[in-house]
Amino acid sequence: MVEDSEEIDQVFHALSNRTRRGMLRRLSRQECTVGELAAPAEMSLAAASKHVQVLERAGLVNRRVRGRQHICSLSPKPLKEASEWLSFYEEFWNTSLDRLEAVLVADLEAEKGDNA
Amino acid sequence: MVEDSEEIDQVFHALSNRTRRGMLRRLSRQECTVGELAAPAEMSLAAASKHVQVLERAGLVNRRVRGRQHICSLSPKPLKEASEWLSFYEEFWNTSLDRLEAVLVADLEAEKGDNA
DNA sequence: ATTTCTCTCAACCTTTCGGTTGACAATCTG
DNA sequence: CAGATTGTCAACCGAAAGGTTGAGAGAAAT
Repeated sequence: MVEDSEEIDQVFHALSNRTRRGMLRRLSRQECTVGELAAPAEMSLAAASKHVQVLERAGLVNRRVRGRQHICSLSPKPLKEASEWLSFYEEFWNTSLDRLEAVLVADLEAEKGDNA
Repeated sequence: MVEDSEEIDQVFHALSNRTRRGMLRRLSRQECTVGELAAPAEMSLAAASKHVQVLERAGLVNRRVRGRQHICSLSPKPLKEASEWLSFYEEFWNTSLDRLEAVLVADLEAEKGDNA
């Protein structure tokens, strides 16, 4: 099973922000400098820099410094781990969805019965 | 593609906390009351109740009230959506991992060259 | 050498998070 | 009925998130 610890906390937290998800999407196409990642986001460079740091701490981004620019690249391994964590629940959204929905429908029916 | 909006913000945010992930795991085995979900977590009932609310707002948990107890059940659909969001990056952790590692190794080699 | 460009850092601010306590509503139990 | 159980809500607290600005380090361009 996937380890359920602080590491995955940071990954899910990093993914819980739209700006950061956008950065990852961008990095999936090509390596980018911090400035390039900041451009589409309507915020200061300093704010974008912080977002990059969050991604970096979560292990989702590597950085290498070339001259004055910091070049970021996608580091997808933690995404794989997050995906593996989620895969535990695959059986539930595949099979139990029907069962759960059946329960909910039954409840609604029961309520209707109560009201009548 | 999976919609990249506030909805998924809430799902990833809900998943970014260990206590809440534990609750989901528990709910994957059986339905639980709020009190049952609170028991293993070392915190007040009120705190656990808040966690359940976060899970509920993210669409991960349904609740039905029976008498004084609130019975929670897993609602796995948002997990499926999160998984689908992640699956976009599958190609990167499958194939590009090698390429990215090659780049990093090349960088390290270059640094060694600089130092010598 | 000076200026410009890229980026980080520190300080600060406001909002949210995660927890507590106390009060209360509602429900079972005796 | 009185009393215990189950859970929420509101108020509060400290810490963390997410943003700003201003200063400055470091590399590049002129």
